[in-house]
Amino acid sequence: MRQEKISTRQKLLRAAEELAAETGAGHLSLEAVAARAGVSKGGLLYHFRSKAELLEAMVADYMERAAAMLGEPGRSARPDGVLSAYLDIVEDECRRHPDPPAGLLAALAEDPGMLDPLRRWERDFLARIRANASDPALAALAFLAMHGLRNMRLLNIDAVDDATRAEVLAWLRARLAPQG
Amino acid sequence: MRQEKISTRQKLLRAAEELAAETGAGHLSLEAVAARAGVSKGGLLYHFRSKAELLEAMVADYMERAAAMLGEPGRSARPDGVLSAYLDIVEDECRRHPDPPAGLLAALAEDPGMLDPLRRWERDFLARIRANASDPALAALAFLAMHGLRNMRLLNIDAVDDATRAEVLAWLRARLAPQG
DNA sequence: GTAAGTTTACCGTCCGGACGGTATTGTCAA
DNA sequence: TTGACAATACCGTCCGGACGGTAAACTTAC
Repeated sequence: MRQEKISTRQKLLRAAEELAAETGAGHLSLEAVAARAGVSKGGLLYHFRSKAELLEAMVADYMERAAAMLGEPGRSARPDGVLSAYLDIVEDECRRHPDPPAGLLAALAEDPGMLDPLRRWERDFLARIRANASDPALAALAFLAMHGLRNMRLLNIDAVDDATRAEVLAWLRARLAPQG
Repeated sequence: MRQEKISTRQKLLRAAEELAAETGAGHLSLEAVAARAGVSKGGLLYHFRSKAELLEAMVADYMERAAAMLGEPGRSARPDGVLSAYLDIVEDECRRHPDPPAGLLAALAEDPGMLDPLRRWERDFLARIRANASDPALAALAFLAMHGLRNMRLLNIDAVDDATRAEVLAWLRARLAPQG
């Protein structure tokens, strides 16, 4: 039944993500992922025909979640709207998921080329932000700072605490077009 | 002879760095590193008693190079001096080494805990920057943006081109204390 | 001659993936 | 409606290669 199928796939993706975070991105094994998801290795390989396919799915999953968060608002039309939405999303992400997006790391460890879709996406996204920005230089700066925050998560560095993060975000928001 | 010993060690570290970039951080094998450095695997294991030790050395090497670049200037005393030096360093790094610091990735893939020294260092460094800054919020923002640039290198994302990077750096420098 | 540096040979383990099976569900002609 | 025949979802085993690490012998340099 279609419902079940999706659920198993999702369980595998989640299990892989968790294991990557726990055992180190480079030690992700199919057996371990299958075991944690409560499936046999054969079962895993039914859903993902190879390890590469699993990792690609993890990257795609990550991008879909990001795109979904960005999709909703009608804000994007207003000046600085895209950037402002991005600030909200990253803030939310930092608060709700303090643990690193280990799927990206696992994919990167396996094959750097696997992040190509993400690279293209980031490139286009910065273009969108700048096209819609009141101050392009400030927009690029903010984009980079958000990547800095995400880098903190990726490498699990805790240099920037909650208060400092809030300070930075407030500083940026104060300089965007009003109601952007 | 002492000279030789250091040189072999260095060759191994360089070989490891290159291979990590080429074959993917998760596929770094001792045999391959040894071969590229022109040594046998046993030879490698004489200098680094285990793979973990090699990777730790790569992280340490990375940090030493970074610290060395930051060490020189008497600038650090002036307001915004530390931050200003940091901007110069990251700019220089982006220009001279466009390829990712794959050693960090390899260490991260093997064991996330291996980056702990780096984490401590970043934490202290941000504190130093802010203690010496004319505007702490701006300082944190700049710190994050620099990490954003380094993140672009780490993940090999080319979203921010040379011109945009220069624009951002100019924007920041214009807002620091004069002659910082 | 001895210690640092390096080699060669080897071991054990882990892991990706192939493969052959099973059970449940769906489809459809007679 | 029912029996034949798939298709879907999953299981368990096995193999071969890759890889980390050990051990012992060899080679300089002093």
